[in-house]
Amino acid sequence: MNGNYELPKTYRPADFEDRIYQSWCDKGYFTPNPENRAEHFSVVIPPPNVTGQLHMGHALDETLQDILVRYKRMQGYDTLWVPGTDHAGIATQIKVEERLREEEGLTRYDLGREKFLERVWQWKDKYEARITGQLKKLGASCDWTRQRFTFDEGCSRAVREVFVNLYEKGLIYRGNRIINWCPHCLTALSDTEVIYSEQAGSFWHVRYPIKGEEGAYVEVATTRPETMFGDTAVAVNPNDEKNRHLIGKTVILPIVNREIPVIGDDYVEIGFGTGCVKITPAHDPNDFLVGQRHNLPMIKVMNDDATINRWGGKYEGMDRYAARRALVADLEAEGYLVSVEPHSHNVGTCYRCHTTVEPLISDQWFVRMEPLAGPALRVVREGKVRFEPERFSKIYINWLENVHDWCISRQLWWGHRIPAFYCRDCGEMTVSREDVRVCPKCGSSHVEQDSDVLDTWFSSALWPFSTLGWPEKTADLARYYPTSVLVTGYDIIFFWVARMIFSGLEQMGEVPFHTVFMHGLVRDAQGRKMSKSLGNGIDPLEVIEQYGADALRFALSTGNSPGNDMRFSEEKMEAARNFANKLWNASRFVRMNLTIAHAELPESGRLAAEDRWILTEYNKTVASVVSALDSFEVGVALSAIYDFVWDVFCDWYIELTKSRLAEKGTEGNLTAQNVLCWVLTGILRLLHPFMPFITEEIYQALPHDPAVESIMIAEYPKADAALDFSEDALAFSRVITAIRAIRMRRNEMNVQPSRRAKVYLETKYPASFGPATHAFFVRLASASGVEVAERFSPEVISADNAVQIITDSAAIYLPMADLVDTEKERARLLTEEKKLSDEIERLNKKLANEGFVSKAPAAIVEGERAKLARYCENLEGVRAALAKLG
RNA sequence: GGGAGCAUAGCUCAGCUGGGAGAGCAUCUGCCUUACAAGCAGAGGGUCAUAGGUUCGAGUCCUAUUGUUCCCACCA
Repeated sequence: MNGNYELPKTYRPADFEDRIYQSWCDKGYFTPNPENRAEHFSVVIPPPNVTGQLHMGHALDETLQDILVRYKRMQGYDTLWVPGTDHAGIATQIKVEERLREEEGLTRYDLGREKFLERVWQWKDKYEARITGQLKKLGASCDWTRQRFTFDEGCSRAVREVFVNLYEKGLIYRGNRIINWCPHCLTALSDTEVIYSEQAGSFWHVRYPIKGEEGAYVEVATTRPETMFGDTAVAVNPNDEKNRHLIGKTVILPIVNREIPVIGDDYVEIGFGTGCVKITPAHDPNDFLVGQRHNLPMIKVMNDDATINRWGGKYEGMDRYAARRALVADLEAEGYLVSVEPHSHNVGTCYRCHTTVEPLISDQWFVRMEPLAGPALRVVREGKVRFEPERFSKIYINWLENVHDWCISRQLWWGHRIPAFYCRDCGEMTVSREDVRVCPKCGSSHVEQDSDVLDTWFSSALWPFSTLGWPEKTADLARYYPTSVLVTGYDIIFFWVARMIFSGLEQMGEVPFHTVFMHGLVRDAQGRKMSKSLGNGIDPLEVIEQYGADALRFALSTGNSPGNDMRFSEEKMEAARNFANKLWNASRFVRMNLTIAHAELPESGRLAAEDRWILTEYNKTVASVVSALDSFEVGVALSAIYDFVWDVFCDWYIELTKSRLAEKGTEGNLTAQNVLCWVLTGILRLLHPFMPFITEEIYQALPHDPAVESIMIAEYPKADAALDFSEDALAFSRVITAIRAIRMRRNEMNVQPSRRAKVYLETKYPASFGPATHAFFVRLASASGVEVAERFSPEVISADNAVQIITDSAAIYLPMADLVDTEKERARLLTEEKKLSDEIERLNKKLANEGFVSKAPAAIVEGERAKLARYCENLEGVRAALAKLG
């Protein structure tokens, strides 16, 4: 099928999108050709979580990637886009547990680790397939032969290798530290996994009696009274005049009646509150540090589910909040409570279940960040990794400069098991690339693997090289690493981008990508974040069904600039679909007028003025699209194409070709066919990365080189000096201007299109208005005929030809005296005169300004001079017209 | 407490390295002109948040202010 079929009358994307995607797959276009020796362009997909299906944010992310990938592929780069999904440890486990509870009333413990994991794998298979299907619907040109999963065998090997590497270098350690504990998910969380939200709370002021001093006490304040059970000191600043006498004394914890010392530590801010701070080393990161400095006991007062343990005495077994209420009531009853102030403060919550996290001391695995952060900062500062837009590098730098060690162990089942093995007999711990069955120290076979798994982001951090086969030295790795661009949302700079950068540097010795192209969030029409709880999420699949994947891609990539959030609305979809429809119909028109078997650009001597004009405009568009895409200005590139297609090609050029197309069998007809088809094919190539389906479908219906059987493998247009006929284009633009001016005047005067009128065109550029252009006035400006002269005699421009139009290059007269309202006309001309003389005055002043003439670039000054000359001529014309009115 | 973004036509937003403001939608007028009414031809509408500054020239660069959104942060 080489351009042999007519396009259906209506644009129905559902009729061809799936078929086209399948044909691309069948041809293997997504898999790079091993023979390609060109420079590589590689991208790894930010792997969607297998927790569910794709949302609009994914659709945006993948659309942007596909645009870049298709663009580079068409430019001949050795292009690879690696697809895959993320096992999303905690998120997926929660989903499966919920499902288990709802459908079978079971918990994961009922099933046991092994059986439970089987269920999760089933879930993963199902959702991975669903996500893959969605990516295909969207048109994503991923190489499916290289599809990966963060928990597949290869990625797991990479994870293990990295863990052991880091451990051996001392960059991973195990320790008792304050971590964020989610009492619902029953696991530790990293700092990035805690979301802080402003919540109304209270500030409780409590008296701790001083031992041996009847009636004396210190007053402390807290937002979490129940942590009092774990207080092991009260601290004051040793430089605090008011309080330092307390240091060394002993106070008694009310209710629990435990004695604790008053210590001096400059962590306490002088003048804030009472200057006395209760220290709970096991439940607060700051207190933990104070505790370490002073060797205080660390008393953990809660169980994993946030109920109070035996340290809470009579409150043991109560939930943390119940215990809080009970304790406060008791403190009040016994006179220890001084006051309660309302206090709004930031409360950390679990990013998956939104339960308030509890900072507490726990035995966990950590990555030592300081040695890793240095190089990761350097590559960004030195521009080896560039953020687009640049401002995100500041956010990145700021985070890495203040980063804490990364807690990587999770008390979950779904994830990579930590490769540490413990001997039950001698207690030896072995961290190993291979499973350990026998204790290397004592030879015992009573060896158990650490039951924890790794933070899911530990494996995503390795994605750019684990997907290419690392730790094996694969050909892909040599060919495609470092990758070219990472496309992702600004919301995962810390979670993911930063961790990929330091991991890539540490393991590969090279950055994982050169550019990070950031986009914003997709919001709903009111600007709210799309979310399940609000129910305002829009399913990309539904949108595709209704409007087509091309329209969705268009809506997501137009009018949106890098790094900025965007709103998604029905109106945008309609506008996008309308554009696709426009292109469809224009193509249909071109197609039905073609008799030629293949389109070739005629030699320039055969081209008509309007052909030279459209080629010049096309060439300008190509240049700006390419330059915009090269700087990641996807929206700018697309709007340049949009304008060219709709305003220039459809509204003008197609209309201009109609007279030649009507003259079958003439040379002009053939030229018009060739130029139309050639430019349209150029448009399709330009547009293909953005709207792959419709461009392919139309391409197939048009004559094309059989060797280039798909537009996917066509060459992306390049700006070409041979297409630049600027002089001719300028000349032709005078015709357009004249037609526009006539239409405007006729519209203003409410003249029916059916009333035709002769056009008298007085111009300094008669060559621009040659006989070939007269048909355009007839067809597009309701002219009955055209006469052109440098100067008409007063008889011609008599009272009959009373309607006057002044343009930059011509004075136009229309014989419609009966329609002229002299008073209105005079008013109009006077307004025009005023406008022009104001403009002229402005320009005169500007050009008289020595500073401007000497300092502004010559081209600008020249432009202003030309403008002035034009305005002066126009003013003359307007005055002449006024004079004629009498 | 630090940091960043945004503030341009009624609405949603473009406007890259400074040379006198654009689009889509909406509104108004006239058109079924044989590709497209998901369309065609026109029109109206903006002291580009405010105040200074740099410059021959400022939505565009600098400073401050106001409003707004977001990110980070251990003030009990």
